[in-house]
Amino acid sequence: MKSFDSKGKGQAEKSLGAVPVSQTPLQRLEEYLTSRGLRMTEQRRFLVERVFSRHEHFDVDQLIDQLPRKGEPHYVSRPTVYRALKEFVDAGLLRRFELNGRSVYEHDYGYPEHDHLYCIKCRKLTEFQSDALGQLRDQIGREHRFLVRGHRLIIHGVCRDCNRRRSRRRAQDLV
Amino acid sequence: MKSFDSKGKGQAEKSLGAVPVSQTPLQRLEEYLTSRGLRMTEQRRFLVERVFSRHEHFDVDQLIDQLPRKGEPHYVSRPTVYRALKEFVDAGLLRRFELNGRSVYEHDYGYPEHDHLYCIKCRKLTEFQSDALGQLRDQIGREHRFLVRGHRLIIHGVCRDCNRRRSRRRAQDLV
DNA sequence: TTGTATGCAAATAATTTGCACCAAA
DNA sequence: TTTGGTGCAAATTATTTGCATACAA
Repeated sequence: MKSFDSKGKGQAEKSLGAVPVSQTPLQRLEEYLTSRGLRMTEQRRFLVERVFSRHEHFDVDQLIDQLPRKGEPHYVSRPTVYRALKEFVDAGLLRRFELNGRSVYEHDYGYPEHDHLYCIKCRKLTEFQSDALGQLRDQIGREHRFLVRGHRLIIHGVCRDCNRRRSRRRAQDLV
Repeated sequence: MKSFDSKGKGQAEKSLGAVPVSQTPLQRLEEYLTSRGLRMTEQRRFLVERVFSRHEHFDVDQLIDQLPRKGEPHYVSRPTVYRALKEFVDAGLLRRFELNGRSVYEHDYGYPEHDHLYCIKCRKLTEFQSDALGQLRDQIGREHRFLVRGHRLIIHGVCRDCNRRRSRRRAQDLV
């Protein structure tokens, strides 16, 4: 259906700098595969490269739209894309989360922990980083004797742009 | 498939007291329906009552499992259940979120805002409440000129019980 | 050579929709 | 009486799986 709706705009309003890492995503994948007796195939290589060529959130359909079609040179079938994404998540390359009932992926490897603002008007996802949040999270974990492995926070509301547009429209209505 | 896996255990480890409200969920639904020219039907009445008879997170399958089967007195069809849940969310009675790719519902009306700890071992959801979190959230919103409407935080990790079980097992392994 | 990976087609799973009939207001 | 609601069956959407073949190690 394609309802994720990236609207073509860059998803990350403010780019959080990439964290320096010793291996490229491809190398990391190779290590992961080797350690499990799995194989580095042309498809997996091609997909990691594509997935990490742009820093953006994406869902399966958005990714496949950017890939070669059936018949073209580097075509990768839909099931293989699903299988690969699952592996990339296992390998620590990607993170997955659900938004409006569909799976969305984002870079994990080489990228700092962060959370999201989700605009209910334009559906844009904006990243933000908050150390205080991490501390609060750990604190909450301790209080509950809960071994924290990670978290996922999405703040939803109306983004700056939509707000501005909205106010302007309201002002106009009064004219 | 039924993979939400409530394991029958009470989902809310610590019950957060209900917030006093002037109307019952049923009354609130009636108001909502009336204001939109919609109708209070036997099915909707029956469903609100059932949904609010226990304070627990649930998914559609879990709910339907508790409802009368086809042929029995108050049978409600699956599509109607889906339609009703959507309305209940619109009416502010329920909140919906996604966990492991399936929709989970919880009481909203008459219940304080809270977040969840999700155990990756036993899949138990535990509620917690943190004022500091709400403040931090609002602060982050202000910094981004983002009009906050709400948020959803899930901290995942290993819960106290699983931790204990795990340590015990490890200790035993050493014997 | 020995499995693992892929593509295809088909199967699942969750949810939605079209439609004829039913029933609140 | 009018228009919204329901159940049924079928359609959609997202994702997964069985299997024969292809290919990395």
